[in-house]
Amino acid sequence: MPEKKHIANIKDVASVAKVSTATVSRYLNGNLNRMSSKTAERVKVAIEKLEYVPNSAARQMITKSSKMIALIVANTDDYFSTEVFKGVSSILESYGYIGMMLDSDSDIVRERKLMSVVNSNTFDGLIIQPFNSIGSIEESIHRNIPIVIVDREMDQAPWVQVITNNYEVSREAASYFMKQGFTRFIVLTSKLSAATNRRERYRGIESVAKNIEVLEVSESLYNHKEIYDNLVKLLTESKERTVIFALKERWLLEFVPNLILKGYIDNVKATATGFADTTMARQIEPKMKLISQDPFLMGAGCAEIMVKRLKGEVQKENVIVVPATFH
Amino acid sequence: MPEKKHIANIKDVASVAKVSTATVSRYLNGNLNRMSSKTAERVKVAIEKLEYVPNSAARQMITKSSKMIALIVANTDDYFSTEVFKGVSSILESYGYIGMMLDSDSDIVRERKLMSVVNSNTFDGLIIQPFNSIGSIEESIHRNIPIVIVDREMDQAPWVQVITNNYEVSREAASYFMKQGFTRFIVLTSKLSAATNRRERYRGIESVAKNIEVLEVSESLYNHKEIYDNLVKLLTESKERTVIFALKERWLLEFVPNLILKGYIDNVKATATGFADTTMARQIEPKMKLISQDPFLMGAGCAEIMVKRLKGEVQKENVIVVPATFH
DNA sequence: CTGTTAGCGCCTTCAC
DNA sequence: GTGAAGGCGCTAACAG
Repeated sequence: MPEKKHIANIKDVASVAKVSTATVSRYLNGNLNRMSSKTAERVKVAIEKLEYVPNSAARQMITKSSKMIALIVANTDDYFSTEVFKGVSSILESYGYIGMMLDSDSDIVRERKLMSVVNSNTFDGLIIQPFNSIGSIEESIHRNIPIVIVDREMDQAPWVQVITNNYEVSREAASYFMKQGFTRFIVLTSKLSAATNRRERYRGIESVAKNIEVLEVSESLYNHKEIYDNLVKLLTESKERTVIFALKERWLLEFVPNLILKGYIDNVKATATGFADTTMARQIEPKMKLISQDPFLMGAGCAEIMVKRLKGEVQKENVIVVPATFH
Repeated sequence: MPEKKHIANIKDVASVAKVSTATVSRYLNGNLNRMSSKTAERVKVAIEKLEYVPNSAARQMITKSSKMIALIVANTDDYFSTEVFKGVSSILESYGYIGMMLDSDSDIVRERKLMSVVNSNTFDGLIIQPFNSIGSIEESIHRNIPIVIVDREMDQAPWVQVITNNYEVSREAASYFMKQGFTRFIVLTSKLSAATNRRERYRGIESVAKNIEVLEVSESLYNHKEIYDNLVKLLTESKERTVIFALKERWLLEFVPNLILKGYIDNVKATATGFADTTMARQIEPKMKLISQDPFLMGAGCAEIMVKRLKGEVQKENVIVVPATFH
């Protein structure tokens, strides 16, 4: 019958080491210079003996800091999100902070709930790929903790934003194909109205191309065969040289391989491109030119800014662009 | 020049509402039945006016609970991990808990560090896909919080484990191909010795097949062309009907499409199968039979067990198997 | 129905 | 170089 393990606190350590709690506290916080090495040793031994671990909740109350940063993403399943997280974590780690990922699952209510948790003093900062509007964030977070926005451009937002050059790089890619003689574009995308990023990408294409067909695919419920057949129809109904331009890697991976296999995409009459963060897309056809963002770097950038803000430094620029490349 | 926002505390609310802090506390915790609706209303108004949010650190000190559960995964980039997280989150949410994902990045030191954070009283429970050994976990976590292991089988572990039937399903798949007349297997895998899961899968194949070639690929630094050429060589050097069996989806996605494209995999002389959690692999070739785990369900299972433990209920079984399917 | 009070575990002056 | 004591914000008895 295992006794409920008593969790040692600073008092226990003090009494075992025969010193005051103040001394233990000093030891814990590295103020060893103001302490004889003998007492330090005694404290050390006591801590080990009792398997003592400082209670971070109590600590937080005094220091007003937990060394934890929350990253709220729209969908953990996206490679983009997890890479951002890896970037965030790696930088934070080097500064003694720790990053944790929360998933809003593109759900407004859920995002609100998560933000209210972040708002209840457990986190020192928030990095967020927001789904809600600015107003909603301001409502939810009324402590003045540092906030960094990632992957979303918000015009009037009072926080630093780390984003990609969606418009420019899409434009660059579209121009390239125009020059190659591909003058017709089939844009394969999730609902355009739902996200500013997608619209930016579309605008980039639109800025150089005239002949554009848009094929919107519903993220959750879509009929693979129907979309595929539609693509085939679009590809075959015109004599114009055509590019399939996927605004999201997923659609590239789902439809393009088959189109290549069946000969509809031959790089002469038709070709394909799109946004592709993983290396997988480039395996489909090594010669295919694609757009790659750098989510890891974006995350790292967010974390750097966060740490600066935590130190009290003020960030001058309000928008940081981590360029995507077309290659 | 914005004043440093004063953060309201329970005292402020009490004084504005002209009640005691105890009453506010009762209101916060939903003990409304023992309170006149007038005072409740006054408290409500005061809270809104002051934009008051309870300090969770202070709360934790008393209640010894944060309602937060940590999920430590080996690699956030894996679809498997993020799906587990989604399963965990969705169940926890319905019980008023909140899940957060931490990434050990398959690094022993990092995992230790994360566990020590979890150990410092900020989390009510830990779900972990461990990279370290049992001993290491026991060393790091000496509070008696509930721990659930996911995706790793640990013989002597004192915690509940939620796993997949790696051995059985691999065996089932291998038998199927044997019956179809495919008697030679090329196992495409990351280093076998590094993970029990992979070894289990290999054992499953081995239990029915005799002619097995193993091709180990290094996760981080591998030469795509070299591996590919090697596969082609293996496929062509024997007259025996052969299955390429990928123990990890990534390898399936990286090499099989090209092999199909180039005609090496024709489903007559050679075919392919493997573990595939995402739907992407099934797009490569709809007729291909693959093994799918159910990470979402595994996560949900972990969370259910966690919640039960948190309520004080004891879990009878020590190992929960969420079967994968071959189809 | 409502208020008073004693801590939770820790850090931080202020003394000695 | 070390200790005593107050207080961070909240909850949970215990009174009334």
